[in-house]
Parts: sequence; structure tokens; C-alpha cells
Amino acid sequence: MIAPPYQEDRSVLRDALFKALSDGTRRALLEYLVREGEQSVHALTAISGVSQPMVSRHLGKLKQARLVTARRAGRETYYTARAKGLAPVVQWMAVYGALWSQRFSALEGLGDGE
Amino acid sequence: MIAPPYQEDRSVLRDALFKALSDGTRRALLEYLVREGEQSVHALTAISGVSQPMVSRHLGKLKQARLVTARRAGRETYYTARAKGLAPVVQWMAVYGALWSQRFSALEGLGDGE
DNA sequence: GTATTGCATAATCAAAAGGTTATGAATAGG
DNA sequence: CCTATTCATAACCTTTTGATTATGCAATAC
Repeated sequence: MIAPPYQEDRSVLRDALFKALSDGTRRALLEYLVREGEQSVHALTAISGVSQPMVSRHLGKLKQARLVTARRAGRETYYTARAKGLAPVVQWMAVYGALWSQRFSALEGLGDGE
Repeated sequence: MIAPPYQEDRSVLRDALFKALSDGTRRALLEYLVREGEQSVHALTAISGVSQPMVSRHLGKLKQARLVTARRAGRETYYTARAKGLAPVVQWMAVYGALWSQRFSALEGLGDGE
């Protein structure tokens, strides 16, 4: 049986996402990909300040969190920032950030299953 | 000389914020504070699944990230979710989430699916 | 007064995470 | 074919981090 998007899968992804974003080097890599578009590991290593294996590992975590995608071309691998990757975080923020300031009014109408 | 809000201070706070949010137990504590409002350490310990010292330490990190405030009342300490605490993360997302969506929106659209 | 409750901190530990160098597998180029 | 490039993985080390129990200090209760 093929798995539908279980609640648990969602929370696992969300956790991987928050963890992926918690490291400054990873955020820098992601920011660079956003600004400059698709980049090879070689190019990312040049601007990262850490070793190439470390860049590969960081990219692996970003990929696992679905924040980037990888494209193999010959001996090079090109990574691209993934447009919708931050959506789960945005969703979380919508509930625990934005609604938060207007807690009393907003929660009444939502019935978020306390 | 009193320090104005230096760039470095900003990035330090932002880093503390992302790190604070990277742990599931801390997020659960924060979520509970958002939903239920001000709570004592005792009450938070009861729902957290970890020991009281651990709750205190998690709350300390949330406080350092400016996501909660503490109010001492007698021998109890009441913690409250801080409304504007997530602002730096929202700002970051505005740049590296929205900008990024814009770059690719023509190709991918904005839905939350695959 | 003494006992108890609520919280923070210290001491300690195991596991996770970030870093490195070394290695190996493909691909490209001479 | 031989060499160089690109990348991922392995082995290893150090620091950080999440967790525990033990302790100490205030404030409340008796």
C-alpha cells in the first residue's frame, strides 16, 4: 500500500526543515542559490568557506528538507533552490506567528482541534 | 558608547531564533504558550514529556531568542509567548522565500503540492 | 520555627552535528 | 590509455546539544 501524506510525514518534513535552516552555512548556501540560481558543488564550495565534502553534506540535508533539488550533468551536480520548499514553515508561522498576535479573535474562528 | 542595533547583533539574534526553533520540544512549548497563554514552568513541565530542568533550559533558549518573556511571581515563573519574536524569521522568509517564489513563479505556481 | 513546593543551576553523559582529510567512482580531456 | 576534475562517501575528531539526576535557594504552607 502506497502511503498518503500522513500527519507524521508532515511533522518529519517540518522538523527536517527547521533543522536544515538552523545552520548558518546551510542558510548561506541556500541564500546564494536563491540569488544566483542553479550552481555546481564546485562553485558552491568556492564561496562557502568550508571543504567540498562538507558542502556536499549540507546540500544533502537541504535536499532532504526539500529546499533544493539536484541535477546531475556529466561529472557535475547542479543544485537549485526549490520554490515551494519553505511552504511548511510559512504554514507554521501563519499559525504560531501571525495568528499569535491576534490570538483571542483568530483562534475562535479556526477550531484547530485543540 | 551605547550600541545601536548593529548588523552583527541582528544576525546573532536571527541565528539564535532559527536554532531555538530547530528543536521539536521547544516548538511544542512555544505552541502551547501560544494556544493557552501564560504558563508556569510547573504547568509546562506537566505537558512537555521531559524533566523540569530541561524545560527551564528550553525556556531559557526561547527567551534568549526573544520568543518568550518571563515573569516572576512568588516562587513561580510565568512564561509568555512574545508576539513579535518571529519577525526576523518572517523578514528572512520574505527575502529568501518570496523573492525566490517570484523567480520561479512563472514555472511552478504557488500551490503547496509537489 | 520546619517542611514543602517551584524553579534554576551544576555535574554528568550519550548522541548528534559540524568540521577535517582520505578515498573511490565517474566523467572529461590529453 | 593515462591523467585530471568533480563529486559523494568513509573514517575520524571535536564541539554542541538534549537529556538525566542532584543540589541549592526562595517563597509558601503548616
